[in-house]
Amino acid sequence: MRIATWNVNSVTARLGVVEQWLKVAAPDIVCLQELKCEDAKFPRQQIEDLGYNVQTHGQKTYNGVAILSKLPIDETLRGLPGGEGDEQARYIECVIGGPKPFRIASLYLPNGNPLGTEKFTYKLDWFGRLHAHAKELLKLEEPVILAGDYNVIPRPEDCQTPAAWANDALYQPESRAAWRTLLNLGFTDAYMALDGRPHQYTFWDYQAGAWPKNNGIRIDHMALSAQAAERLRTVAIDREPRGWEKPSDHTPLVGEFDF
DNA sequence: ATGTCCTACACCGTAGGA
Repeated sequence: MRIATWNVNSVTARLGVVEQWLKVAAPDIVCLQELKCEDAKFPRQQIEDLGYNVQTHGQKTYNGVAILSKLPIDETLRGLPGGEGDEQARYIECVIGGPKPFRIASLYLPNGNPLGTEKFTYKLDWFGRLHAHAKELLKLEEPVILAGDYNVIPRPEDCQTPAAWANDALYQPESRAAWRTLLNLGFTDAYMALDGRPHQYTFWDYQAGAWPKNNGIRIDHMALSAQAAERLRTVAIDREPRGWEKPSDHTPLVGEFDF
């Protein structure tokens, strides 16, 4: 089973690119982030026509996450628990049915810039809520995949020029520690488990020729419970759609699982 | 670290987020 995560930077602006990629890459499950549209405006019919069940958690203009699945979706949770009054649509979790059921979340962690503002504390608070929820999920002793745009550069070698990121929320010690805390709870970084090479990126800024210069960062991740990690067979960053016309600034991360 | 892109709202430009 091929499982992908992809921040599409507006699903309506990106529809053609998304449809094309679904056709050529043929993933079974896709976690999308940054839909930038309300649920009623999600291009549901077009995605269903490609053979996917669709669950969305959207909002106008900002954020928005979805899970597409060729297998039946048995349960859906919208919103990360513990955020009373938090209106930002950044988390959706589904139980995927079939002979070997598993649980998967599509998450869009806050960017956190600029430093020294409530945006950065919101990022760390959101991470704290994710830790608490992830702990609960581990108690189920199920295969769990937490996939998405974490907005964290884990290592210096996950970017081209660490010094350029020194004052960025994506590379702060607190952000990187929060990512490690998630892993230390008992999750495996899928990319690090099977690859781990330096300078393999999932995001390149639209500006300043970042893509042609390969000035990217690795910020899209899959965190796997032990029961999911033991079924992971391959992991790959698919750079292809980043080079297409009107691309997202992110490219998909794809894991092959024995589900 | 800025050679951009996307959305909304309102008026065919600008602000705000990334």
